[in-house]
Amino acid sequence: MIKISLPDNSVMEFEEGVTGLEIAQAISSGLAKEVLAISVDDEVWDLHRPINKDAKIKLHKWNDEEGKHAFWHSSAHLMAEALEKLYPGIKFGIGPSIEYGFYYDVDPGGWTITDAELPAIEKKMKELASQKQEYVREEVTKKRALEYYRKKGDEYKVELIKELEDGTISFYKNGDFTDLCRGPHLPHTGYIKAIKLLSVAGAYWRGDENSKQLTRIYGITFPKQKMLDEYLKMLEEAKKRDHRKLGKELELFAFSQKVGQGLPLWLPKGAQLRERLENFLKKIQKEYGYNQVISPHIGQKELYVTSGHYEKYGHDSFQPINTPAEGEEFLLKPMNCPHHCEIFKHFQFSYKDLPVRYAEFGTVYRYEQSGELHGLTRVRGFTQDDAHIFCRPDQLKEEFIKVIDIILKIFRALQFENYTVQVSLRDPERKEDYIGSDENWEKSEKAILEAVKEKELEINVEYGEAAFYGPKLDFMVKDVLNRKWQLGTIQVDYNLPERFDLEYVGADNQKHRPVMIHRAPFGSMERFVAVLIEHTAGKFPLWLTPEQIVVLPISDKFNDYAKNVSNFLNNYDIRSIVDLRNEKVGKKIRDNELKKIPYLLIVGEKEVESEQVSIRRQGVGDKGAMPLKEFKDYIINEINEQLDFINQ
RNA sequence: GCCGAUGUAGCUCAGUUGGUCUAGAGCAGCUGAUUUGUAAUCAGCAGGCCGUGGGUUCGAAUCCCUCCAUCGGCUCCA
Repeated sequence: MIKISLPDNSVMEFEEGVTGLEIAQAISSGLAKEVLAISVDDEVWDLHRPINKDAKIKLHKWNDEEGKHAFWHSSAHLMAEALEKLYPGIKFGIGPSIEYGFYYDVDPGGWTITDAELPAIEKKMKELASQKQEYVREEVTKKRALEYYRKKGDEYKVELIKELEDGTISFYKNGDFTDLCRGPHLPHTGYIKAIKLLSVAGAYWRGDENSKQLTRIYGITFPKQKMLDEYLKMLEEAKKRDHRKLGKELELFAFSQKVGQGLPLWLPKGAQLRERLENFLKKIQKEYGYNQVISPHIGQKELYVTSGHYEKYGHDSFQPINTPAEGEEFLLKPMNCPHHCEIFKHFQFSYKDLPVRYAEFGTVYRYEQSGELHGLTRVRGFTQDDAHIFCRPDQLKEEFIKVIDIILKIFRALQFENYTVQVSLRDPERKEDYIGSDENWEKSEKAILEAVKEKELEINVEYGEAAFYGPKLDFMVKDVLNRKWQLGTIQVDYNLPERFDLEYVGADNQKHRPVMIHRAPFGSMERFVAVLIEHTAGKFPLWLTPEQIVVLPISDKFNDYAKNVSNFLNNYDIRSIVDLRNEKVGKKIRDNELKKIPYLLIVGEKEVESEQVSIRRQGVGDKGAMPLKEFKDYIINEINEQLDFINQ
């Protein structure tokens, strides 16, 4: 007999060789129906795998990550089996589960798999799923594993196996399909009831641009059809909040083929929104002792040679602008730091003057690869809410923390709750990709980690995500389709001060090198607005939204009163417009609801006589009538409450 | 940049196997009627080189190729 300890610390006794499924069955038959995988001493196992010694276990259902992982990973194998049946000779790369669903990278050989083929693959999968094929685990030697895939002619699996250690290799078989796999898997394919293949994409083998590009098929599965229906519906709903769609509908921004790819045009309402955000940040920065500066949109090539950016990015960027003068070359500014360094150099600073903080809404241009452009989140011309802080080494931590405070303040003000904080460090294996001494890198990384610790931020550490001149603290936010975007960023930099030979005079009357912090709380105005649109579904907070109020006269007899109402409000800096169209009020309500204007004021005979307005809150409905003067106070009060919250 | 898909009025979309397609609809726009009470009043008008360039064909929005743009990924992101 062996002892099995459960998460609640109770212990059950079983015969040696008991399986997870049998344990679940012993607890309750309901549990046995729901369980998908089992953790045995913190390793996730199949439910069929015999347990031969005392162990601590945890049973995983759908709601556990481990349960979903087993489910989706098994689904990837099921898809592979279907693919092998439909496309004989197809070769397989890797096929993992992901946050939502799974994919498999395949080399279809002579076949081309497109979206049009997905329904047929799905159908095959359903057919195989209903056969309740067992997922059978088999431990194999490296030699046998290599033999199997060499014979099969699958060079991708051979490559993977070569890197594995003998004695740790297992195969899983479902139906006629055998895969190199660590597991765990479901007991059989019958668990998979609802299947949807979502898309086909290209993906480089092992993520290397120079390797062959495989075909990646994304899919998702569920134990119940209803769950799939709900998921697909959720996806549809999310697409309605896509900033590209709403940006067009709400007339915030546009693109023009003639102007150029990735070069956004801010329409009046979008420009207004952005300006308000900029002013909001400017005010905060003023409080934190920043000075606004302005630098030109181009700079001599030499400037970027000095900074090191030219060497790193010059080749793949917008190419130098030539002038009538022989040999003279300018670059469109791809970042603001070198300019700010030159501003710093203009002065002679003493240690008493530091920190010096230069802020600029600086528009920069980067030649992003065409396939990477994406709405406002990835563009070729964008405005960073940039600033550079030049400080003494002993001020670094304090300054860094102050920047974290600004970012957190902004996120809180705009109610960004679902962000993650990422410490982006060098790839320790590829130090040659970065400039600067190891010593400086270590100092920078230490500064960030200390600041983060002091602020008690929960962080993820990502290696290889640093900028080439220094490590970063990045604030990541997801869009409606769960894609991660970097918004706020803070970077410690010992390198540029050296390259630009920046100095201040210390208390010892000697020259010293300042440390530089690069930071952008929004990241870029474009990306921030994009994510803001998706988070709010276009319903911006009252203080921020371009149009706060629309006045709807019931017929043109009341147009003058409506105009008076609007003018009255505008005199108090409340942003209102009037809908004077010759339409029924129902129509005006509908159209303005869709424009997501927060307050709709309906005025007719009653309101004219009593100097009132009837209030309708967007998305909520009729709120009754109120004297105009009272409404004015009501709105001002609501806006002030929001601003007070922000300024706390 | 790479793989796959898509591209028809300002917007959302029809357009069957190439043949009254001289390309349609709804919304938006304009004109007129209507004077309206909480999510679409009616009628009329106007609006398109069917992304671009080339080809196949008696005939192309429809088939083929080039380029451009967009979408989903990959790679990249100072």
